[in-house]
Amino acid sequence: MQRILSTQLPAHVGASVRLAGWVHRRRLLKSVAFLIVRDAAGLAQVVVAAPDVRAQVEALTEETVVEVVGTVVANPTAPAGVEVVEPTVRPLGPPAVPPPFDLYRPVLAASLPTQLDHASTALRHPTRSAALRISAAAVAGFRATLDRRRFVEVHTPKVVGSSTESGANVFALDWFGRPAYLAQSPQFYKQLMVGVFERVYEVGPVFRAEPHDTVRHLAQYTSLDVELGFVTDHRDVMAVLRDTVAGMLAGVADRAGGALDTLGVTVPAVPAEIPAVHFTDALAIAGAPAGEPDLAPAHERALGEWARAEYGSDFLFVTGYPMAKRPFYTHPDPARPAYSNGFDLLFRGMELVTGGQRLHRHADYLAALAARCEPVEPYAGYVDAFRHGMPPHGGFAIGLERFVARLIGAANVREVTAFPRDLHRLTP
RNA sequence: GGUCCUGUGGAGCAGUUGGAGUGCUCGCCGCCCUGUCAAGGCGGAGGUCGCGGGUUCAAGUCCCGUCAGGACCGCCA
Repeated sequence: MQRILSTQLPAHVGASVRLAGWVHRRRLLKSVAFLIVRDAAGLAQVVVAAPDVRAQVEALTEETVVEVVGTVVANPTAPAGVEVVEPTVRPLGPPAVPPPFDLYRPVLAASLPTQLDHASTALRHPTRSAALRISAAAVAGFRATLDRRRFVEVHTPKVVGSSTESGANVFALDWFGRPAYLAQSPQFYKQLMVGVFERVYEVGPVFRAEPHDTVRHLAQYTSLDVELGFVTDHRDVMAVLRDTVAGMLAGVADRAGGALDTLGVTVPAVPAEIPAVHFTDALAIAGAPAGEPDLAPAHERALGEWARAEYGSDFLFVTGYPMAKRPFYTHPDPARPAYSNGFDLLFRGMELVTGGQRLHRHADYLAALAARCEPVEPYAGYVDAFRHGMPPHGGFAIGLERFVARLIGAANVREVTAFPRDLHRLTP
């Protein structure tokens, strides 16, 4: 007999079926016992009356893996309108050691550190797994959107010989006796691949050894990177980003509707054109001093509220960040060279994406490094490529965990990360 | 890295100006309950109050140190 999932029960009323999953909860009454079985699709109620089966069920612990064979009946008093009666129950493993929290309650009451310490079981809670399903659906939407636009997915090294962005802290490791680093970004490689495919994207981990102990930082996170050639300037990149974010949200709505329902989340609309403000105007809107080189988190929150009130948008572009605060490969604004053709995308007041137009002439790279008093040698393999013909190009990187956290209203990116890696956490 | 906050049975919390027995909810164990829905009723077990030192007749409570966790900031996706 083929196994079916809990959500398929209504299609099998009157038939004998085989279910398998985890003991979500047992409710033992005098004359009847209920066994709630959880599987990948949801929950199924099994009604136990026979004394010998009841004795078996009484001996099971929550989270034990079981197989149930029984008859499906429609019953309005059952939670899903259907239930399985006259079952045989067969454990598929030894009785499970129950986790230190109750997975069968609507909300997981354990504190975040407790959940993270016991991630393998905490993630089984429907609210936690829903966040991961949404994450997966968002990535599927990301790929689908870019595939339709002739982008090619690439895979670049995560162990590199020199740091990508000057100043940022890197994890050093030993590579057959030579110093090496975990990649902080696929930035250089995705630019080089523009020279091959014109349009590329990558989904992969990046590593930041910066001691930022906050609700929106991880030492390892998933970066959704995009780079495309033959752009006029950063505005072409912003248009692709707009469509990509819309495609990610469409992917979530299409593939993770159940997860959205579980969390009570509705997918926000992406304006056909996301409102954009120049950095200098953004400072004024946020009430920051005019000379500030960057936006503080409090300023970003204020801008998020402003975009909501002024445009009814959850998204806001901030363009023209000062060149001084952007990496050396950033293309300046030809009209105002102190400002860049770089942008951030704020999602509900949090920085979600950084992007921009890049330099594409070899001489510009040499000048940019010289202006920052940086040697060329560490970047030689990267900078040399620009001697061989590179189109005007640009791109962006979306922080996946931030995207999901903002989407579902999670206070901490760790709530939407299966096994977060941060300053203090290296296990599980 | 800076500032502030918190560590009390398995989980989440309360514990007042230092004062007799650390309490509550949930879980766990036992008994009861004809259909539960985070089931319900009765009873029970389980705690070096993070760790070390100090003040005091007396410390969960005050002081110092230390370890762990959290929030904000710096910085970033």
